[in-house]
Amino acid sequence: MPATPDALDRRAALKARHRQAIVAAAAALMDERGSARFSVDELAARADVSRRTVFNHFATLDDVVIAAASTILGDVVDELGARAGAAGPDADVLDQMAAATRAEHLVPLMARLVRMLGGESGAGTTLPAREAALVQRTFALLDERLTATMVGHHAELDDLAVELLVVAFMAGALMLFRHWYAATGAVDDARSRRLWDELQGHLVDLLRHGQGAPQDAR
Amino acid sequence: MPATPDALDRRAALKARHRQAIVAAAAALMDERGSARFSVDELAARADVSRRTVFNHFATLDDVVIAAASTILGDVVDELGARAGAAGPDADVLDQMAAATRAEHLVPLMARLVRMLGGESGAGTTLPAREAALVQRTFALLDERLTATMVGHHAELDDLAVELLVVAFMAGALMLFRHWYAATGAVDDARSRRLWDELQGHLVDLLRHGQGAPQDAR
DNA sequence: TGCACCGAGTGCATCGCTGCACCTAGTGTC
DNA sequence: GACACTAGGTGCAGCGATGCACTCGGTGCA
Repeated sequence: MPATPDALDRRAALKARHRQAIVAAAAALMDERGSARFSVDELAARADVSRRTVFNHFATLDDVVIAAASTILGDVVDELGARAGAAGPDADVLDQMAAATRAEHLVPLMARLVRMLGGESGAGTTLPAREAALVQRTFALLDERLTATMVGHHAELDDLAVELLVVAFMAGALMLFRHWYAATGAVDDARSRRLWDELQGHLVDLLRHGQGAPQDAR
Repeated sequence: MPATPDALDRRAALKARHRQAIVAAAAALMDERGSARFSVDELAARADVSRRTVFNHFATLDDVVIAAASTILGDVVDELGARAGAAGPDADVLDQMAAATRAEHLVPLMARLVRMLGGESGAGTTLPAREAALVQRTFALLDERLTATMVGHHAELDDLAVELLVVAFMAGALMLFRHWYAATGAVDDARSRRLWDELQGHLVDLLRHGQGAPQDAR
């Protein structure tokens, strides 16, 4: 949610302010509770709006939670994207994305997301259905955001092939997240990092072939 | 303007908050300018509301100025009233009112009112018509407030004669203010204080007769 | 004196928020 | 299994604020 621009009239500014307050209140409650378990009434009271107003801005309470989680982790995602772009537009796109999504960068992010939404994580722990769905949806949103950032880095190339590559990579990353999450419970340790790098290596290899390099001997 | 009670619903609270903000903004501008000369646009900007909203709460800009001046001086007036009531309900009502409105108490108040609304005061200075009218209307409002306070002190007596006495006294004080103001320009000095006490003495004498005491020889 | 400009004040439509009654699904208890 | 309760979510009417076009009176200037 961008800061309110001066150009907004007072009505639009009020609307933006209230939406911002709702998201911030959700983030605060999630931080305090270590989970996404709070009521609409608690959220409205914390945001200092009526409960009806919450639903004027968001379709469901889960939508608020996802917006809050995205806001909290959005900066981290943007940082990843910025780092990936630092090599300049001439760098190999696939190498950039591979570097940006290595375990050392992405595993802490994914672990934090799961902790934020569902409390403690662990290989043996399975989140309740609602929390698991929240994690998936939020990761998908962050993935989309990173995709947009990566595509933006190469916009000057105006190359459809590059955009397709980025979108395909991020879609693959999203699918791998589900797999990795099921296998590790989103705990952040050496084993889970090794698994992520292995999975991500598969993705990179697959897309490398599609980028014009000669097909490796199996 | 009382603080917003918790019992108000959110709409009523918003309304009260905006009205309060408008009055506070006017008071701030009057304090900075040393006069009541600012525009509706300036007031609205300072109060952080739209200019239409100012007119939703007040009929005219002058009404806002009067509300602000009343708020600023209202505490002083309440203090006068409280002091008058400190002698207890058995004290002579007329003596109380006379004590409360002696020059040492009232002349600083009246001088401050004129300064606030019209800038510097002096015997030779005449305020522009608008500012003069503002002073009259604000004094009338404060006079009414002091009247209510004085009547309240003797409410336990439930005596119509007491209430009539208070109302008559305050109406007399209002009329005397006009006279005193015209003669002194609301400057606060020994001469203006002497004149006020003289005028007030006449009022006290007049009402003393009406209180059952034998008529003094002229 | 006529004209242009400015600012107070107004009417009206629209927006965003709010209050409230209601529905529905899930949960717990007997 | 029936019932009561709770919380998420909804529709609708009303309130307060706002945007905007407008009128009118006051002021300054030629």
